Amino acid sequence: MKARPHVTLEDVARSANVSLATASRVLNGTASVRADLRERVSAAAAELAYAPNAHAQALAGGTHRTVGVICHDVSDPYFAAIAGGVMRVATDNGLLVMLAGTFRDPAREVAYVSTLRAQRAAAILLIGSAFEDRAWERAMAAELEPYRRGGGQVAAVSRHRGLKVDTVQPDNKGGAAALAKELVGLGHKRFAVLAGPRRLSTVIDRLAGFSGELAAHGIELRDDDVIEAAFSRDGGYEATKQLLAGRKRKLPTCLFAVTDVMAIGALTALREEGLSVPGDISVAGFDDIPVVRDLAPALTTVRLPLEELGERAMDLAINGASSSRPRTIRLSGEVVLRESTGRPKR
Amino acid sequence: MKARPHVTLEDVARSANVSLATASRVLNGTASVRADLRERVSAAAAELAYAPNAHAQALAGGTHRTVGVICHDVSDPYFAAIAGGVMRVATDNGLLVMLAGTFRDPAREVAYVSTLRAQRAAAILLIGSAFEDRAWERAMAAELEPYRRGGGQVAAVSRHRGLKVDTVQPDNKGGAAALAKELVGLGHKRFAVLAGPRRLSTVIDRLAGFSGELAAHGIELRDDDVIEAAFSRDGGYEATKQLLAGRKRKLPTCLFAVTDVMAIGALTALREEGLSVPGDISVAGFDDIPVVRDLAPALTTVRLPLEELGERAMDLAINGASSSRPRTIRLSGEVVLRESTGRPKR
DNA sequence: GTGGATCGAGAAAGCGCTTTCTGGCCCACT
DNA sequence: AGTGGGCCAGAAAGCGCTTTCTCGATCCAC
Repeated sequence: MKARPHVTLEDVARSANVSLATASRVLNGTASVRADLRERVSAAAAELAYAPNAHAQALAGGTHRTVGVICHDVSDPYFAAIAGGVMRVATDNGLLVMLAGTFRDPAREVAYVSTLRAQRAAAILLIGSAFEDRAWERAMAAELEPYRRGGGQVAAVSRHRGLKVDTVQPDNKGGAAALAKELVGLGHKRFAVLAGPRRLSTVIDRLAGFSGELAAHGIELRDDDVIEAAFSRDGGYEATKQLLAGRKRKLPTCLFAVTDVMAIGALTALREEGLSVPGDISVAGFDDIPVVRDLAPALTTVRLPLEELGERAMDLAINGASSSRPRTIRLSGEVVLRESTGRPKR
Repeated sequence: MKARPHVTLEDVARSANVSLATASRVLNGTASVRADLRERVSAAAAELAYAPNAHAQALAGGTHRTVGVICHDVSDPYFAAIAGGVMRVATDNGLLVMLAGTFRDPAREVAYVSTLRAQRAAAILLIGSAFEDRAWERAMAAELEPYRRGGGQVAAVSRHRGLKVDTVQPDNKGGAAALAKELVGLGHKRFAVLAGPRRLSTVIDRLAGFSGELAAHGIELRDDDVIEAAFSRDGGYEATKQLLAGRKRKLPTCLFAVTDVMAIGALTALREEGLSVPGDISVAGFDDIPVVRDLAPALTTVRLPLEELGERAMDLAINGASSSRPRTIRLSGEVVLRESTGRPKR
């Protein structure tokens, strides 16, 4: 099939026997046009299956109806839920969403911002915790700053410390602390933590909140109680296997995975090793992604209003930066005790 | 912050004291340019943090590096997995992905295609089964046909019968049949099916495959053995509750949910009602979304190569339509027997 | 030393649209 | 009847870029 040139507004105008300007006015309802002309133009447009060239529209100073969303991994339920919220708000506002997955590659993240900038996206949303990395921060800021100077909106979910952008911030530290408190309240004294990469601010915060609260109760979380693993189901699985292999003896009574996704892997590893949850060991996660309530045992976790995180971020971006000071919306989590945690038997 | 006009190529050219043409050539590496000029241009571009206007580039006949992906719901693990595959291939080819969620609204689906057409997207991918609906088909075709005539690529995952587009088709019917066979082999004779909306071709196919195989074994699936519910976790949950309420007496020995997501809801409902799986009743799903192997009991299902579905679809779109006849790639599923199914005890 | 070939930089023509700006027409008012 | 003011259609000027096309400069061969 030969690629025939697109139908242009000029084609429509000619076919309707009016000027370009008139055709444009009719199609956009910009100004009043005599009824019969309007009729002719509409008919011609329909007849030719005319679709305006969005690039040309954008160029001509028209609207920029697309927003970019950058997250680490689309197929991670955590991001998927947030993206769902973003999309709802975007759709309600007639915006198109470009979703990009960086697969946790900082360079790719920066590259995407660059592309979005080229697209003159109305807004850029950064979802997921930042890399605590000076070089990354600089590169990112170098892209973002001119973008914003050119009128672009930027908003983030989760702390992007170096970047001074509007942010929706789940209370990772507080949530983790509250969880720790509950767990201690159940009687647990020996903990292990499945952590993600320490470069991620989310990990740092949750870890800090958890160990801080533990410390407040006189429980020390030692370095080798914290296992660093990939931020994924498999990461949780492997780390748990490793934990069990390491010390069959003095197992902790409670395992905290900084992420539900990791907790899911942990649960499976535990089951494979013949340990019952919460009988032999309690397990808790963080995020409350949709599926964890359907696990058996249902997972204790900290509920984050995931969709809302996305919605609010999109809101921030739409209601552009009023002041020069970046705004921050804090959303707190809520501990949800389910069946995966209980009183320690040991 | 006042929106200052963007830095344009002209700014760069002026700052480097060369012509627009030269600046363009340097930045694109289109033609050879004297070393010192090239140097000056690069420096100026960096200095000004120049980002080319992608719209202008596209307009000027440059490349269209964005592809549109339309699915029902981003936060559904099934789509998320497929989207993951799409993104990988897209990224490898330097393409930007615009992901749109229609929330199962046919009108919105058509609207998105229209927008994508306006964006002159290089390709449009339709993920998820079509609505078996003449009106929808016509509206969709009316958008797609001119798009393709203008050189756009279209590919679909799952059957879009009315649309004659390149398709990656999971073998829903065969997979369901194979599953039925295994289930019958285990000794089951009384089945119930949790189906999604019958307007969706996927539902129809899976149902047909399942009941067909059952029939081949002399087992009849009656109309009231099939419960139609929403295509979601909650749909599966509600339908199961309803099933249990309806006939505490003559429960089926095996429950087949046409979707893993629905099966997850079913599992929870069953657990809440105090029924053990597979002790009291066996449960099987379809898709093998990542999480189901981590359930307890792990879910028996039909494994679809989800990521590959996305990858192949993207491949089809990239390697444009060679012939006029739409191509179809069939990918078969594979029954994965896990702990959620066993021999019937009744 | 000169003609022809070669190379590379600049001028300019669009790409398809929106949006002034212009100017014709008709109506209302003095 | 004459004139000012509305209205509305058409002409034209960009939006920022790519890409001929043009042409001056350089270089080599004869």
